[in-house]
Amino acid sequence: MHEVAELAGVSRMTVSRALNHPEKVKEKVRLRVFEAVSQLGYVHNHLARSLSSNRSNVIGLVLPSLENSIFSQTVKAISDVLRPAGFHLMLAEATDDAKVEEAVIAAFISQRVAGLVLHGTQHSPASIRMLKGANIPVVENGDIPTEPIDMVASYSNRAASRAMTLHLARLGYKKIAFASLANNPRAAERQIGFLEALEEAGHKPDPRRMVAVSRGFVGGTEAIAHIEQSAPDTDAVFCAGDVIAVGALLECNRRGWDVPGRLAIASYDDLELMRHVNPPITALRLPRHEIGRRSAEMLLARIVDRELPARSADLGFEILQRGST
Amino acid sequence: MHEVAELAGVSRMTVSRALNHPEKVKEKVRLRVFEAVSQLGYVHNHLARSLSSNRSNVIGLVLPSLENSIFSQTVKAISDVLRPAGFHLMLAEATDDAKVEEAVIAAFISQRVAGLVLHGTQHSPASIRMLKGANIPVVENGDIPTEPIDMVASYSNRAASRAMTLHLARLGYKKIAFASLANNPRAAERQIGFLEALEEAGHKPDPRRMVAVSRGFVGGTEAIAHIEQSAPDTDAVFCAGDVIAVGALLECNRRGWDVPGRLAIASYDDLELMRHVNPPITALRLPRHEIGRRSAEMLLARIVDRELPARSADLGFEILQRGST
DNA sequence: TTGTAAGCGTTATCAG
DNA sequence: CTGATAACGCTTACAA
Repeated sequence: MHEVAELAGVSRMTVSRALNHPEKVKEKVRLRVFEAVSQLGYVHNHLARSLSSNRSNVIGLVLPSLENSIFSQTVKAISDVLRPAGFHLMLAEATDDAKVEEAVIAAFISQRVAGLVLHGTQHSPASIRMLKGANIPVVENGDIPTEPIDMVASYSNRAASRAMTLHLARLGYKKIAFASLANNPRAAERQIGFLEALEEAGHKPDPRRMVAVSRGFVGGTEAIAHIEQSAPDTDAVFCAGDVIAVGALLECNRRGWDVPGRLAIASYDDLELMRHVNPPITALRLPRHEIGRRSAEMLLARIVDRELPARSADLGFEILQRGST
Repeated sequence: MHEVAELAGVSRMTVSRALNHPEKVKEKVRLRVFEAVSQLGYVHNHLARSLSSNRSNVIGLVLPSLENSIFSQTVKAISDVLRPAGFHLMLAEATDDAKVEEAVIAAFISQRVAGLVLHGTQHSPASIRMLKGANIPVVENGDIPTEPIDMVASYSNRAASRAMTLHLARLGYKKIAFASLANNPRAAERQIGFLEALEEAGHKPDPRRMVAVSRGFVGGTEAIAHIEQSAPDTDAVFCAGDVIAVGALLECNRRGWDVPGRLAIASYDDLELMRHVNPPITALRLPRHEIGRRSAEMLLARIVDRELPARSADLGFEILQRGST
């Protein structure tokens, strides 16, 4: 910056101003500065800027998993809101483990991120203490927590799961099974919603119809195998996560089970795939994109505009009834 | 840090040393410092550290698209190598547009990233100038460029495409079509490989059998429609990207076309899905995970160990012959 | 509108 | 092994 200032014949302060608040510098001077900048190939040091001004332009995002394509929509939406505002994204994986999340949050606070998006909604006391102590805006994403740390942009896993189960009940299915991923706080909420709906519909819950399966298509294969073995009279299965529903459908095709005649299948997320298999799979349209957009907007409102936006946004969901039920 | 130093009864310098090089501080003092740190809930400021030491612990990653699940494997692998080394990941999208990439690179250099991973291999002269000027290690990823900026960890799109096409020719297919995504430098390389292979196999290229399609499953539908209209005697189609092959297979199923009897289908990437549809789809196993791992390792070797690692790694690929061909 | 001085929180360097 | 001092490159606050 020193050299730029010399070449432009101004002080470093004027260079700084020309870069950050161009309107506060006379046009002639501004142009001279820009000229010098490009001539020297000068690159502004945002590190020094952040340190000095105590404002950073980096947002941290903590995801449960980097491999799950479900999150790519959210990441994309966050990035799309952040970029035009001049903000950048740091990404980390917490694997739904509170200890890992703690380390990641500490690292992000060390980097002085301007705000944080957490997909997880279960945090260790130490994480919460750090977050509150850091005094930065935080948005939680993966579910609607009972005690938000700060802001929330999500839908309710429980409500979504309950709604889909009731939908199946209303369609006349009497023996509904539930397949979900193990060791996942969101899956646990979905199970609660499922059980609530069963009760509401007057169905008796049956542990034989509850199964935890692996991630990926194979999870669907496992679900069907379990149903055949433990509860062959099941007439519908709600696959509450990932691509399990597709795996289940493909397995039914393989076995020659008619869908939905022999077994109806409903999915949680509405991945593009759900519309393309045969029959297309009934699914929940979740606001994955909207969650990202709103999260980023909420953070920017606090950081840039110093507003106090609504602390919580329940972005809802929608049931897409298709041929599989 | 000041307060920590006071509470521990040492200078700030000693606190700094206890944090960064614990072995250089007497155990007794070190423990006192750590005690003070946790008592005060002190969080080290990495910004100031980076500024002062002129070393950052952030790596920038530039992807062509954040929505494409293909990249999640690479991101995951990079993150897994970086985390234990104490490095963090910044993510940005360049949409295969050199101008956007330029802005993203400038932003990352502004943030003083310690190294950069670029999935794209076509860069504007300005980008290249910035990158060389910044004097940081760079790994290119998406293809094997003819003029690497610095290091490369990839496979060759052209070679992979050529190999798969030759594979189809060897299987006896005579009228092979090629479906790919438009406006994508990697797709262009794949097309070259395809044409090379045709020539090598003694087939005459036929423009009626070349089609650019949309992203997603619908691309496959488009490919089949194009084949039926323009070149119905086609006996195999190589779907060179995304999930096009699955879309094509589903469309064939819908039309009652036998696969591979009426039309053989080969895919580029081997997504999990390829193994689960019926028939399973012949595909290229690309080293998506390995690319991420090697990229991160190459960067760390340069940044942390100050080694000069091999400048280029061709990570190869593999043909997975399955029922669809 | 521009410049001066002080300081952001850390580490490199050198002395003790 | 520890401490004093001067940076790192920028911005805030104030003065001109």
